Amino acid sequence: MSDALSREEPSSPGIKDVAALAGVSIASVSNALNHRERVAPSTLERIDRAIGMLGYIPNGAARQLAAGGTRSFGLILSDLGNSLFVDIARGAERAAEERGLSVVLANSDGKLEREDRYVGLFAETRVRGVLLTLNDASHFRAIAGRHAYGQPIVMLNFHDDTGRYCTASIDNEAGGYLATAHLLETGRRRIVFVGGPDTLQPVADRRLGFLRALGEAGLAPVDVIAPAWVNRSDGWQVGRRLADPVLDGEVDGIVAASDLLAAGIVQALSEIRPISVPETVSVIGYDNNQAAWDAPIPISTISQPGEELGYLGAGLLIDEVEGAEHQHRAVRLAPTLIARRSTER
Amino acid sequence: MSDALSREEPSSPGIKDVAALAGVSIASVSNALNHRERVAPSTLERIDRAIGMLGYIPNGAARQLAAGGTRSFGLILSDLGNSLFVDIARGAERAAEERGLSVVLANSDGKLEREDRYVGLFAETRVRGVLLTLNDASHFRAIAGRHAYGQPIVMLNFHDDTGRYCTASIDNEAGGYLATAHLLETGRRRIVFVGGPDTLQPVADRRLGFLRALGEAGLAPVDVIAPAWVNRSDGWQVGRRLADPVLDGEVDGIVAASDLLAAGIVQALSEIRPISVPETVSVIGYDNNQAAWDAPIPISTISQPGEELGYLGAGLLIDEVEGAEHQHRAVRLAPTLIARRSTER
DNA sequence: TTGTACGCGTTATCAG
DNA sequence: CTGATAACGCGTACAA
Repeated sequence: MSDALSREEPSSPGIKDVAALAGVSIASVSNALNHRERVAPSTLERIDRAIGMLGYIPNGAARQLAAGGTRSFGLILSDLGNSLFVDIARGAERAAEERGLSVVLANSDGKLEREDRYVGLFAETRVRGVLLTLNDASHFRAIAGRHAYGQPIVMLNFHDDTGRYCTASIDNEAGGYLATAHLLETGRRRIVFVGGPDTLQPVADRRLGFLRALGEAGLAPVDVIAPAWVNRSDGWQVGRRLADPVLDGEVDGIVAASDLLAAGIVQALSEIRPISVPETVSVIGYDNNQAAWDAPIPISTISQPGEELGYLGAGLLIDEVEGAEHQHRAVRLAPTLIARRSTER
Repeated sequence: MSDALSREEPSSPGIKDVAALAGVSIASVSNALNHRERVAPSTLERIDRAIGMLGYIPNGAARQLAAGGTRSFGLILSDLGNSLFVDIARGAERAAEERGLSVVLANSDGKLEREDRYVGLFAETRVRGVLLTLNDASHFRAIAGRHAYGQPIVMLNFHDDTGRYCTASIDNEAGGYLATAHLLETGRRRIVFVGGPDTLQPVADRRLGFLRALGEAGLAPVDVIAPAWVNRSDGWQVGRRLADPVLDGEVDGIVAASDLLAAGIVQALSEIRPISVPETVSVIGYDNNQAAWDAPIPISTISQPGEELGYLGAGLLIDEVEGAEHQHRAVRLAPTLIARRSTER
């Protein structure tokens, strides 16, 4: 075989291949791609045909390098299994689409190492900015310390008003207050709080709201329990532990920091002893997960405006990227109460 | 201020800025970045310091352009709310990490337009390949028709053995069979199938398995119901409709194509009439979602090895990208039965 | 070990 | 409307 004929094109065709096949200059091909109006219809047609024949796909890297920027931003989620984050993604995507941007997702699984890694990866990608969902104060400090200024980041689901970053979060203190106030309104007085490790900022804040509501009512918490985590199994263990106090009348209301926790508690309570929710004890969760409405006894909960959070966070980020004079803001969204069976009286 | 001193660097610093500050050539900086062993320790230190001072971040696009390739692949998920897909992502990420690759995620929401768009986006990004989760046969045809060869794609959660693509899926026919056989083993004989639109390949396959199991037992299905979709509310409506036949003894077993469907059915059945599951009727779902184990009456179900699917699919993709001689394969994974309360006897 | 120069695939500018 | 050409920021032979 002759050299010219045998030389296959193993790598994808480039713009010059298209230009050659169409018998035009590469500039015209580029124009046909990005400014169709600048090129004559007949030429356009030849170019389009050539593109089709070759299966030409523009090289994004080269394009980005020449154009000098991306039209997308990154979103790092901490828990794909939690519907809150899925809602956040939905909201962010909506905000992006409205401005002709795209969102690139990454899953940190709540691990600092991965949060870090993806922030770096996105920085190299030169995305316009990154949206980082965070729920651990120590992670925030680590990221903030390591993070070079210049790359806009807005923290989601985390509140910080020291002005170093924009943050958008849902007011967990208010949520904790809301939940507790609901129990108080339905006549409960001997209330305990159940919620995971304090390094989880959302949980710590919910507890604060819990304490404030009790304080305003002139009451003291019966107990504050901090299980290892906020899952169903943790709730189940706490439920076992609470069975006696409930039967003895020492506890008549439980504020849980998550629906899974609440579901576990309710399950344990009704399995182990003939304790009936809500007759003998009210239980309220947090998140408005499927776990809450799907439970045998539908569980009252606090609903978080996740999609709005994502939408708003993306807006903040875009403002930071585009606005010349940008002031970091810490936005807080208000959660709402959803009363269900588990707190009826 | 002198010109040299006053000139701020509004855009991010480049490799040459680092070189200048460190007093070395750009080649050394590049080496310090990519081949640390090729550069003298003392120089290395100066360079590292300069990088730190400037907050230098390599430009991924330029890097990729020069190096001629990415070290990542794309994964397009069709439903972030479904734990199966989250598991798939986890598996794919594990496979990627083992090979030093990263995974970029995108969310198609099951919409053809978005599946299409992200396939294109990933192609421009020059990812090594893309993993596409699909559950609609018509989407498969559309994508396959439009898709230019060259860009490796493996379809996940979809089976096609025409050899055009690698596909990795979970054997839904076997799952349907498994579920039905379980009901038969527990003595049920008058069984109906409930499952969404037939364009959903997984659902259609589960029904096939259902029919095969019945056929082998010499039985005919009492009914095959196809609600509009596979959600809880669809199940609830079907449940209302099935209440009479169940009470009349015409139906003693229900195979549902999803856990949500099953949960809705059970809920409707127990709300409307004093029908007890599993005493009067057995119900089995599919997916092993939270909806199944979290239900008032824990629902038996078919569990799908999602993480394994993602891991395996990524392996297939990598094999296709790297292997010189690659044969497209259609791999099928086996689901397993999880018996719970709703089918006890 | 370090510096120089070229190439990667596109876009944008500016003459024709 | 079209064509040549200079960036874009970095990797890497190759020479020093």
